[in-house]
Amino acid sequence: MISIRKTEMRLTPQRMAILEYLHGNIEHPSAEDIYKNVKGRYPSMSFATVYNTIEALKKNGLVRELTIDPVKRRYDPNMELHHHMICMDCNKVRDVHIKLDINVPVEQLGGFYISDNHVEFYGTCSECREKNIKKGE
Amino acid sequence: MISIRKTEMRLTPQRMAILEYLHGNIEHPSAEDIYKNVKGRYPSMSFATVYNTIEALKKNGLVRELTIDPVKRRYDPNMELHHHMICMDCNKVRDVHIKLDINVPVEQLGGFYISDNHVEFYGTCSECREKNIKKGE
DNA sequence: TCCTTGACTAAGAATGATTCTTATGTTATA
DNA sequence: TATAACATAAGAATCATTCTTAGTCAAGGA
Repeated sequence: MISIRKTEMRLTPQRMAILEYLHGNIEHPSAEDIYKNVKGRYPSMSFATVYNTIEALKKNGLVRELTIDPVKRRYDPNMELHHHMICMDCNKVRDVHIKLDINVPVEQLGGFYISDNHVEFYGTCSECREKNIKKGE
Repeated sequence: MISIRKTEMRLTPQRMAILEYLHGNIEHPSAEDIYKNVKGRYPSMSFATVYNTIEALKKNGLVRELTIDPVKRRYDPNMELHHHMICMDCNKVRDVHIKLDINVPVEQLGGFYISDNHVEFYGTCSECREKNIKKGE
């Protein structure tokens, strides 16, 4: 079982700025997104600090690393169990807040113990569907 | 399974070697894995050709690109709808061959049209579970 | 207070996967 | 045969991420 460890982070201005940007953010920002945004308020901010901070946040269970994008990592401050709908036209990622109890037959498990699941739904978002209809596609 | 027949791809020796390596491969190899293996038989093989070939295979629906690994892309010749169990201890990825009809409530969809899904199950594989028991964890 | 320790920041170098460029070769077909 | 379209391959370029190193800062003990 997961036990939360008492690794108290120091709350530096840089970290606060990053946390503030991430808080409630549903855009699944990349390291670059974070950097660019926080750089505005903290011109001395460097990529190294972004990565260091993310690493610290991950360790403390405050941020989830997503592997949706093959090009760059994306981060999600929403630690609640949730899933993603990915539009195959515009690549936008949207959260799906439902708890899914997915049953896997024992013969498929082969002794594997499942503790968590994450579903990627692929398809087309409403905006792209409208666009496609207009284009007569 | 991989059948190149109906595609309009040119079947060069290099491509055949890559296809042969991928055929039935359940290891989810990376570009480097492919390169290293095929290099043995085709010393002139280059990374560029590996990537070009993968790109062509993807376009023709013969290979699926996986985003499981944040460090490098992995490829899967199995195009049947399937899912993955990822061991959080040893990072091994195992296929789960079941069709899952996952129902998403309309209010969560927001007009999104779902055509496909892919589930990542996280947990511990049987080997790692045994190891952990021995370590008294 | 001063010193020590350890955590944090930041700049730039290093790494490494992927893509691009360019030159050359090969196949298909008009 | 000529030409266009497609393939290969070497190395350069790109770009996200990690590493290195040096400097800063805070807390605690003597």
